[in-house]
Amino acid sequence: MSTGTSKRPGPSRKEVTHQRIVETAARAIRRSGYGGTGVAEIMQEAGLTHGGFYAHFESREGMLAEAADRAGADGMGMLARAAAAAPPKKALEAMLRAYLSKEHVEVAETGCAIAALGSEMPRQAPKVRRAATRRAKEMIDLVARQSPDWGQPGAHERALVTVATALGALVLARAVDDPKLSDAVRHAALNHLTPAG
Amino acid sequence: MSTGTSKRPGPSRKEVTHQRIVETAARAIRRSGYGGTGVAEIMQEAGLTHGGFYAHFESREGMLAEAADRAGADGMGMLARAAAAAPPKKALEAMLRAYLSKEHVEVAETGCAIAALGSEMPRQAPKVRRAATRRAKEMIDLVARQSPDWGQPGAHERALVTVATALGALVLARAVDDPKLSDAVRHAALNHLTPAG
DNA sequence: ACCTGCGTATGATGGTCGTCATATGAGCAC
DNA sequence: GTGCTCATATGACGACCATCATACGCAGGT
Repeated sequence: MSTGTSKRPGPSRKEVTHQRIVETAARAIRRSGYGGTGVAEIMQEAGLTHGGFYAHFESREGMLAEAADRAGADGMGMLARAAAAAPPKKALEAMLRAYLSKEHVEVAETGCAIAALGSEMPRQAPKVRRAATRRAKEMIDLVARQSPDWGQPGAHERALVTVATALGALVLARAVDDPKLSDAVRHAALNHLTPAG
Repeated sequence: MSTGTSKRPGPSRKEVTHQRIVETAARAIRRSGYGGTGVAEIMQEAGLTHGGFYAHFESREGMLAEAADRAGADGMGMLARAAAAAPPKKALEAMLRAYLSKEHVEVAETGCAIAALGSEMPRQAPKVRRAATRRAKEMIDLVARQSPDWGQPGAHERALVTVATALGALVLARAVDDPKLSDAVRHAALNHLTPAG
């Protein structure tokens, strides 16, 4: 019963484990950074031992690339969910409120990959940067599509600015060691980016 | 003749070396990140060997805190210099043009510490975060003072948004592996933040 | 010229990390 | 049930790192 019985091969055991490792790694890199995430730590967190790692990935870098892609998809999913749960007119505002929520500032593990890893990106392997760039473009397009002036000239530019402002506010709010300043940054960006709500 | 002769004790040899190490480290962390910067690498880059390190710092973390403070001061200095070189009316614009210049995107080593280290900040030791937070506040205040609406209500909030937007644009422009997108982010933020230059 | 202190170099230690060779053990075909 | 296959575990190797004990050598005073 468990896996498909008759025809469909279904995901092999190895593929299931592989995805579990990638998912674990996608959270680990957002928590500890690329450089701060070790092979053994990920494997243990996925309920395995470090030895079998190279049966799943050609190298640590290869795993980081898959993890970065997965982390980017996670962040996108969070925004898309927030947008889908709001009336179309309020989709952009809902995304921004989710992105700049106190919760997102406090727990990076399941949030935006660019905010959690942005300043480490320039040093990463080409594979890693390529995956992250693709996800960043998806995120910008998502914001552009939900903007009220979609299709009008300059709309894409405005989406870039919106993303930059939200990203910068999140990075700054997380970086700073002063809860008052952190909240001030969050609220200032939110008030600026949402019309009057 | 070389060092002060008569009264003034002048900086001792150790203090000179100490400052050289800190300056080297301030550039190293912006190039390689907190985690990617080793004790031996810094000492060698400063023309020394790794052994004498603990005659200057109580620990690697202590050095990182001093380096973070110095890196923050560097970024501030760059903005202050840009502002001072422009007529008062154009000071804010000059700072933003320097901050969002192609050069600043390409070489992080001597630029803004929060952009270079932002996503690694939440994991750093309290000393390090405290130094970075203090410098961040200085930077925000610098922007606020050069804004045209200084003193009016909401000016500080607007400065927060300006800083967040510039910071986010810089982080995003650096993170992305596509020069076209990098330039687009830079220019979009610049056009948005400068009235009509 | 010799002695004295302090700043720096040499070298070692314990720990962690990425990587890989090989052993173990579970699931399936017959 | 017996044997085969593949996923995972065990264990080891070399490299690198932070930290520290100790040896060296260059300054200035006499």
